[in-house]
Amino acid sequence: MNTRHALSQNHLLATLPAEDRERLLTDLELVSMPRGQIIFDSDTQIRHVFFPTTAIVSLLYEMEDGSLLEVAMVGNEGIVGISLFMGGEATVSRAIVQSAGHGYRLNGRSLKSEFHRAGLLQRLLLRYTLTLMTEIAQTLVCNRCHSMEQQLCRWLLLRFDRLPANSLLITQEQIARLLGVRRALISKVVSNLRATGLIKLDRGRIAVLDREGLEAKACECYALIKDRLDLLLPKENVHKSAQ
Amino acid sequence: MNTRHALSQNHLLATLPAEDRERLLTDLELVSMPRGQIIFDSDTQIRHVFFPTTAIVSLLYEMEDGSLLEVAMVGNEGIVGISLFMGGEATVSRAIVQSAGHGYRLNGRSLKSEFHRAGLLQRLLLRYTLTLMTEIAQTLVCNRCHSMEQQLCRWLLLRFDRLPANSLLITQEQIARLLGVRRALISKVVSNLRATGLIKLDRGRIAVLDREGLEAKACECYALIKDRLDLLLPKENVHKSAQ
DNA sequence: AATTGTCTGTCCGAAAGCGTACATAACTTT
DNA sequence: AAAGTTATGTACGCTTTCGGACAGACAATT
Repeated sequence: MNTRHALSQNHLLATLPAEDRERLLTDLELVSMPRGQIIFDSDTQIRHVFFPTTAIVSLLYEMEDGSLLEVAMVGNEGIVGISLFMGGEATVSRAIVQSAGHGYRLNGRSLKSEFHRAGLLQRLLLRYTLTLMTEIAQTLVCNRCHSMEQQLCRWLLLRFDRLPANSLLITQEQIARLLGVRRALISKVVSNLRATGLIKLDRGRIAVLDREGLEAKACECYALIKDRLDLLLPKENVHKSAQ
Repeated sequence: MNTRHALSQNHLLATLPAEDRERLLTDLELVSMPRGQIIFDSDTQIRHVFFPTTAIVSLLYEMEDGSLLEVAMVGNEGIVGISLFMGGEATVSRAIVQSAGHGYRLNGRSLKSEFHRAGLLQRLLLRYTLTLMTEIAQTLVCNRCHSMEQQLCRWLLLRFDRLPANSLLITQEQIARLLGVRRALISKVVSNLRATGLIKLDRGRIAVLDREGLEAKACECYALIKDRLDLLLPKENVHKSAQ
């Protein structure tokens, strides 16, 4: 029962009709996802997929100098490991837990078999993949056209959207690494945001004070991505399946 | 017969086993794709997909100021209109023919019905989509880390890979617009490349003189994307189905 | 031959971000 | 309490790119 309730914390699982979820139930394991956990590495076979509930996972690309840049994040709106059903034997990207929490783990065989039933889960997974792609593409053009302040606001908002709390445990150094810029730049931008009263800083913790202010400073990319994510789920189903 | 031969110019169609291709044959129309043709616009229902043979199509995102930035290109290695089978009612992106040529048009219903047979075409399309996503993500991090010269070399090489000829009809102004930078910057970079003897310029036409030189100047992103595209196709099948 | 439009090369000051470095503050360990 | 570690703020000169502008070269038209 408890399990049943928690399943719905992941939007994809929540949207499944009861019968579909029933089939997966025995194979879905609630697991803790500690910060830094490597969900999958590049060029390795993926054995499980993860449906985060409270955890946030970064999808990262490695550069020639070894640094890891974030291309997208996955929280309770999605699934980690799409290449499993998209037919990539292995991925270029890595997935690492950025914000500790929980999620449901499902072995690859079960996912594939459910995927090939061609039911609602398949439709959901394909639509999610398309949404993820849109998010990456939007981030691409955002990088080109918008200031670091705008980009950071977008990034923060996307994080907070996926977090139960309104404070984020991360250092400026880590943000800089994920975004592929220098820490000094993040420090400057983040200090500005604090000075304007939009956020609060506290040694490795960032909290929102004025969400609307943040949205106003962010570029339109945030709204575009968010709209896309909201469109992903057929609204009627979310509640129906939540109980 | 002629048709049969031309079908194989698109790698996805070429890879299909004869029986699958047979089913689609009557619905596949060879069409001319003139430069500037809008394959699909944003927020509109997609009615057809296109398998380019000699044409190159840009996938574009519109910015708030109305400019259109390229997030990826599709040539004979792919298909234009993935959101049709990925379940997006409409896309954020637009698709416009950048390099005139030909391609095969397939109506959405046929594609969907073949997709839902869950045969090789479905596998191919899903893998292609994953590859496209990888290409976008790689471009994202490339934008962040690499110089304009490296990026332009990558871009040129990706274009030439998809072209039958080794010369490209495009002005520096148009390149700048696609990449989201000023024309003056493209002019500078491109002049350098010409001075080094890597390319030849001629008022709206760019030709490669030294491909290896270009590859050497490009960042590793080019090789990564290219490897990914090559991996897409099961090699054995390409020849088998070409005749 | 003259005119007009397009494509290209270049220049300027301004802005954003890099690379590096250093200092302070806070927390942790001893 | 002292020492070490981590997180942060900030400063300096440098490079890349922006934004805007201008002029020359070529092409098409008349």
